[in-house]
Amino acid sequence: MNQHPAHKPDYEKELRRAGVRITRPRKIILRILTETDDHPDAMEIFQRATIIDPSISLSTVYRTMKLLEEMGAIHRHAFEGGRARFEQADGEHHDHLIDMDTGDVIEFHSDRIEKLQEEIARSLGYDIVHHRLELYGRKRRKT
Amino acid sequence: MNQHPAHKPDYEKELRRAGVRITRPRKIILRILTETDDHPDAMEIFQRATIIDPSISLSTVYRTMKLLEEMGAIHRHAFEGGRARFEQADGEHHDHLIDMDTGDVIEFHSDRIEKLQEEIARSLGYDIVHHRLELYGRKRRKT
DNA sequence: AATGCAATTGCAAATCGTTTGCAATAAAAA
DNA sequence: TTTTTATTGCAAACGATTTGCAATTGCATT
Ligand SMILES: [Mn+2]
Ligand SMILES: [Mn+2]
Ligand SMILES: [Zn+2]
Ligand SMILES: [Zn+2]
Repeated sequence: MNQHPAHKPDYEKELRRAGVRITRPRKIILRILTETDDHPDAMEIFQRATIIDPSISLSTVYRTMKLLEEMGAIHRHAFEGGRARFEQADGEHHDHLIDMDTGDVIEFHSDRIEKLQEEIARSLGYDIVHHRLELYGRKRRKT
Repeated sequence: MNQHPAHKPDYEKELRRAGVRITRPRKIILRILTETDDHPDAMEIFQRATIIDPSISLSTVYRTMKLLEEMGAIHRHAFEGGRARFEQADGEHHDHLIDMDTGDVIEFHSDRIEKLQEEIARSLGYDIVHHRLELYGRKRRKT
């Protein structure tokens, strides 16, 4: 379903290597994360997981997200409104355009913007560790 | 202390015009907002207000911030970590560089980035309503 | 396969920032 | 001044996330 032939990260291997146990909940959550193309929040992940195994708890979802984030396997986004949303950290860096009507998240990338950010930070005497660029908009009205 | 000779907005007048009562707490909060140059959070505003009038409550600070935000008098920022931070909405649009070590917020503006954002949104079929660009970085180590 | 034990879990309770219901208070209209 | 009504302070509620803890489970060991 995904056109990118890219890296299919083997998280279970990574986890093992980090000395972390491969448990049933973790397996399920990882599968959900690798199979989705969107940016689900913890509750969404929890609900999808519940379908597979109704005994999973929301706490475990949160704990697993934190674990994966610390391992660098996922990114956490704090878009406007409520909950944090997550996505796999494989693939290229990109920023997000959020459709204010539907909540859809569209990914984009601009080398020129990235460059300009670097220049600005440098001119202010800083090194960028990370950044956040979010565009909030609506579908153009066809007049 | 501020080099900008710019607009000194008369919020009390604006509030009156909007049919809102000029109360003691509101006066104090407005004064704090116009006198500061940084991006304080509600608790910070509350503490500064408490010095002037110890009877002010945190709820009132929150309520006033919401009111001012809805009037377009202030901007609310959700930088990383904890609380929302606020600033007057007068002055030109700008984005922020956050010093990860000190928490300092440095303002900057790039016409070129703003333009590029527009182009990107347009090419995706969207109109931007607003956006958020935050750089998180550290002071460059002088090697 | 059975054992032992530390890592992980589910649950409930706690936490944090923010919001809200309500009775008391204070703007501003009369 | 009196009346009207918005605003306040307080405590309790809120939603997202985290945590303590006893029970369970992965998995290294026999
Ligand atoms: Mn993304
Ligand atoms: Mn600012
Ligand atoms: Zn970027
Ligand atoms: Zn901008």
